[in-house]
Amino acid sequence: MTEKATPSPEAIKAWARLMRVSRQLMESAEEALKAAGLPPLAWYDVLHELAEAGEGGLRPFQLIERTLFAQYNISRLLARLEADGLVEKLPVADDGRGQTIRVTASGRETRRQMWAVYGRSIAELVGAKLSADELTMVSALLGRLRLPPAGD
Amino acid sequence: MTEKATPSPEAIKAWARLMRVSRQLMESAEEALKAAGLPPLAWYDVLHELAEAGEGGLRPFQLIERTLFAQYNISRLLARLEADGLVEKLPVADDGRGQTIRVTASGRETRRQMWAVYGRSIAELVGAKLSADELTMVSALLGRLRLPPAGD
DNA sequence: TCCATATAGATGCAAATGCATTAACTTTGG
DNA sequence: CCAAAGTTAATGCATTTGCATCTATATGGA
Repeated sequence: MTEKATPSPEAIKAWARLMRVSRQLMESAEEALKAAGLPPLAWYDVLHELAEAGEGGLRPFQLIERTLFAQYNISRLLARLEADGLVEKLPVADDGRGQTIRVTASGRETRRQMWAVYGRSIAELVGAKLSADELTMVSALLGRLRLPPAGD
Repeated sequence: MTEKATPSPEAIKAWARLMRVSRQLMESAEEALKAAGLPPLAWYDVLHELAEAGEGGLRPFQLIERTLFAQYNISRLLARLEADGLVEKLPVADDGRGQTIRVTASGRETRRQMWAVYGRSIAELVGAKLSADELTMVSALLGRLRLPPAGD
């Protein structure tokens, strides 16, 4: 009953801003990486998760949970990363279907190089535009827009 | 000199939230459209701009400015829209290169149907989560992150 | 134990995207 | 008036995405 079919003007505006700004910023960061001859952002996301996971690595399905990429997307992304020597696939003992993905030294190095560029983009695109308090407020507000884990 | 190479933790968090939430919400809205048997969001953006432009229509390059799509992207999207009878391409009198794109009655109807679903998504995904004041605050903060028109 | 069902990950094929280039004009400057 | 440069839009080709399906293994009952 509290469901509204038509959004308020404030909601429409916030939505439009969110979509437009996030796209602009993403493209801007992507551009900076490309200009530096580095791989796209998607690679960073995966390398980042794997780096955080450490020696134990992660199963592909865990990467899917963490990154929100589609299953086939991860599957192929990992194939590319492996072909580039940035990750390695290890068989997993107690589950013959699966594999464990671990970042290689080369993968860590690539991530480091990407962060030098990506981090600068973040600093310039958001860090330089809003105060720490404002950034915290943005995070808090956006946090309330997150979707519940799964509507299944 | 005021350039920071490394972003603050607040900036990183805000960035991460922005990217993740915008992607989630976008996908959610996209999903709702697909479930209703309607075309993707990109089509809505174009139909919306054209509907606002009225009888005069818009030139493709104007659509590019307004929607931020790449040139080749618009070119092909318009081809698809035309094939579906949602827009029509008219030669433009004073410039033999160009064309004017005008939305058809069918295009307006499709946009209307899409808005029924899309608007509901916006209402549920953001309108129901934050107050009007909070939404206004989000818009204002995000507004400060917009990129200057063109760094060319 | 054996079968039905579920889960992990890969893949064939169609559609969409990105990139570079091209074709068809317009505009500008001499 | 003409040549050079700029603009508008389309397109060939490679890469990526999306969808559905498929293979292989695991699990949970009868």
